Amino acid sequence: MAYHHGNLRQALVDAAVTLARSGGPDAVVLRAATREAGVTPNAAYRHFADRDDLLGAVCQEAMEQLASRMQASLAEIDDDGSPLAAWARLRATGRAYVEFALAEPGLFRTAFTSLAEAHSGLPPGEGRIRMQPFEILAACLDGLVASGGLPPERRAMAETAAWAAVHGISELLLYGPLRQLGPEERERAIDKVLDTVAFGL
Amino acid sequence: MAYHHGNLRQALVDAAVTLARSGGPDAVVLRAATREAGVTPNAAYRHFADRDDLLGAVCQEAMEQLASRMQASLAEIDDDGSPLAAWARLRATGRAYVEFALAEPGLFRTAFTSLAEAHSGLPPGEGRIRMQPFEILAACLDGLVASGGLPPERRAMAETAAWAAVHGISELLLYGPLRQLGPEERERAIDKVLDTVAFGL
DNA sequence: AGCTGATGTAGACAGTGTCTACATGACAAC
DNA sequence: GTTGTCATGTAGACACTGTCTACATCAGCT
Repeated sequence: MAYHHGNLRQALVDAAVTLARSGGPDAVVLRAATREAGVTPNAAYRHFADRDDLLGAVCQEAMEQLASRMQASLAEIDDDGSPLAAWARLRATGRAYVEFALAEPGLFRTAFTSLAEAHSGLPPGEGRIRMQPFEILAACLDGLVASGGLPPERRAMAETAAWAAVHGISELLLYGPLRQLGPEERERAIDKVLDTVAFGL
Repeated sequence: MAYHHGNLRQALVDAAVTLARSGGPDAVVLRAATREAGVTPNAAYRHFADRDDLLGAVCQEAMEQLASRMQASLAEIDDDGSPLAAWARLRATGRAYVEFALAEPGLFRTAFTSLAEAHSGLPPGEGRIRMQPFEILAACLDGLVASGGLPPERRAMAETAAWAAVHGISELLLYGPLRQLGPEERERAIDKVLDTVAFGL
């Protein structure tokens, strides 16, 4: 257990996630991760093709954490099949999305850093990072239609519009002109976005 | 004119913008810019505090290009003061925003890379990059209210919701799950977002 | 007991941002 | 017109990064 780490890959991912949490994608530097794991820089190359590959693993992890938050917030709302509950569920996922972005800006940014596929050679769609948040959202919208809360003819592309709104407000609050809003204004901004989506869908 | 470049600062910004166009913020490397300008790396430090400062200039430039596209698209619609015209104007700015993002992904990403202020020491709001797109959008919404197309009580935070939507769809199309959409589906996605905003505001 | 393959190490290289010290030259003052 | 001053650019160095090639170590099968 001296020479062989035992579970280096996971240790590296953990270290890289910590780096990403407090500094975004640019902060995930390969050598720092290996240092944290108490190992030589090159050891990382036994588990990752290159730094982008490591970053991809962090990206994956970040996406999963986001999905997990969304699902947790969903679990707090009992689904009685009514349209109101369905709307509440949709709204809850949206809120959870934005709140994750605000609570973990570094991970959030890292989750959407997937430039590393243009030259991955894979058939596009395979081996790729799963967008679980997207699937959760789609399920909510399906539930909304099933509950009668949304006419089926409005279902098409609804996840696109909904996700665009929550993703956009997250980004704007983090890096855009809404950066310096106070907590209460921030809250109103989020509500306005969620209202607009609910009203506009 | 041999030793003194004459207009090095602008030359560096131009080179940096070119780098950002084809590679995003990470591609704007100080030494590459000075190489392009035919000058020593350290010469850059006579005009910029550090690399982040140079990146800030690129960011500014990108934001201005975006604003200019929005305004150009606005100029194509004659404003007769009617609600319809006002809605068309709002929609045009939104389209222009997304189209700029798709046409210039590197610059678009760079425009929203403003981490360099947490420790700038300036009074927050001063010396900062102007968010002209935000102002253009706000003006459109004011025009919408003035034309009677939007009840004044819905005006509050409207630019937040509208911008969040267009920003979000841009980002999703570039880096999110909508990355591999074909041109026609992409078009429908954009329309859906714009419809949702128009309907939801 | 020994081979083999997975895992980690050693050392090197090019490239980066940035520091300190020095060179150059445009321009104003005498 | 000489001279001094200051903005501008250069020279060289340093620490740090990602990544390459070659070598060391160990686990487990034969």
